[in-house]
Amino acid sequence: MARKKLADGVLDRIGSAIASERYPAGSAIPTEAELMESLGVGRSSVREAIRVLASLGMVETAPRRGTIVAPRAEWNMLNRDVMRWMMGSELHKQDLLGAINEARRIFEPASAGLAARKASRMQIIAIETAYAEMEDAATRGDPDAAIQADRNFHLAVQRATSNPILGAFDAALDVILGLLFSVTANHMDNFRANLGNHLGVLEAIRRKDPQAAEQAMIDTIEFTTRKMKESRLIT
Amino acid sequence: MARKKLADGVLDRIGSAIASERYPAGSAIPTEAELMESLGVGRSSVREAIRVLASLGMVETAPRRGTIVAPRAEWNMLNRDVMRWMMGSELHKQDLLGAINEARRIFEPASAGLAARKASRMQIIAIETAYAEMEDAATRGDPDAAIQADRNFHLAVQRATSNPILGAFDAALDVILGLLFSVTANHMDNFRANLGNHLGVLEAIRRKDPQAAEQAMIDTIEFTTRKMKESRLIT
DNA sequence: GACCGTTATATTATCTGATGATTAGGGTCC
DNA sequence: GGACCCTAATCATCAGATAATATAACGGTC
Repeated sequence: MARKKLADGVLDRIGSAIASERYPAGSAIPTEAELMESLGVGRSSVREAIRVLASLGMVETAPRRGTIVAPRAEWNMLNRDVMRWMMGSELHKQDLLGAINEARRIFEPASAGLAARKASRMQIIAIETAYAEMEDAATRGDPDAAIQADRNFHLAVQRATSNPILGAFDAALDVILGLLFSVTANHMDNFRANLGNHLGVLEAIRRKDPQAAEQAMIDTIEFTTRKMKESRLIT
Repeated sequence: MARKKLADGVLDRIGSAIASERYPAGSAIPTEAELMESLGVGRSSVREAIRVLASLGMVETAPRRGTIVAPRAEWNMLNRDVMRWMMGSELHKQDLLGAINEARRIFEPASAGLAARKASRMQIIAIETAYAEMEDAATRGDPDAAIQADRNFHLAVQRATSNPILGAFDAALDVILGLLFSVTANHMDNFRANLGNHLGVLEAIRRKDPQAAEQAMIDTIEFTTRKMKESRLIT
């Protein structure tokens, strides 16, 4: 499970150190030479990792000045790694989770509405398949399969909009679903209780009823949000 | 104006080549050695560029197999560079512009509503300032200042939600505003004609009226969309 | 002739050393 | 005291060598 490439490991170490504010915005992270030393890797690995951090908006580099941590507002927050680092840090975890929920509450109902209007035959089948997987996971009581199927369901709805911009929320979806199931105590019960809402989304899309699809998705997401509040994941 | 770092230039060349489907999804781009040769740079520059492309989801690398172009669905479409490359290629420009408009139509009215509910005194001032800049640019007839001020206005509204996730659309905003003004013929007229809608957003936020803010933002964006359709930027 | 393990090979991954470019900071001269 | 120059720290880039890995070619067994 450890990443194959060395530079990815370095990226992870530095990225999470920055996200946890061990190096606060405006300050410089250690020099290439120091990182090589402390991480026990060659210069190329360090440089490639820092280069990626720069492309994620987390640092800026310049000769003599060093590698400076950029203000949080410039970070590419929708990137999977960035999000994971922030979630791991506990520092702004609640805030970020709240923000994700707020954003989902905006985007996903609208996506469901669009899907009801525009989904192709194939795209509807993909949603049906994902829903069937959810039911299956619920029957078998398999939490991992449940997470995966839930994710696939929301992804399939989003794909049915044929809008690549809306696809940018994949990473956020993963985070939410992963956290909901990993922390909520009686997760399978919650999962089963939310099946009906998901089915509502599917059926509304199937009969091309945007309003109903939108409402069903609102119910789906608000259920999740409520459960997260109950388990104090968010306020 | 040219980028300072060599690797950024390399990144640009390869990135736009991929976006224009000179290397279609699933195929391999030239090897490191070939790219060094054809671009006249050292291996480290090529490797850093490819490393960034990988972090943007545009390619996957493996020894012996080479560097393979990933399917479009995995690209980080909200990244400024990725979006610029796609816009430059003309291949899917219309589709992407349409998708951006659709996405804006979803999230910006919602942002305006949230802003009306949550904006702080400072955040409202930022919106007011941006609006004043817009009026100023309209009076002076300065297109560049108009683009900048328009962008600042939408950015200020988005910031007033205090939701970092919604901030991920900065890049998309830039693209839309840049294109609208660079291509529309009588741009300053359009800009002036849309001032009233912007003012409506500002006033609704100032008096903390989410519904009105949402509606005013809908009007603002639909005006823009209409103008883009008239100039055949989108269908 | 089909299947399976072995070997060859192309390509990326990583390390190391050397040189260039940029800029912060201090020192000098008027 | 201010303009200018010099030095040094740090990233940027190149070059060469070796390791790791995955595909492809090969050959043997049944």
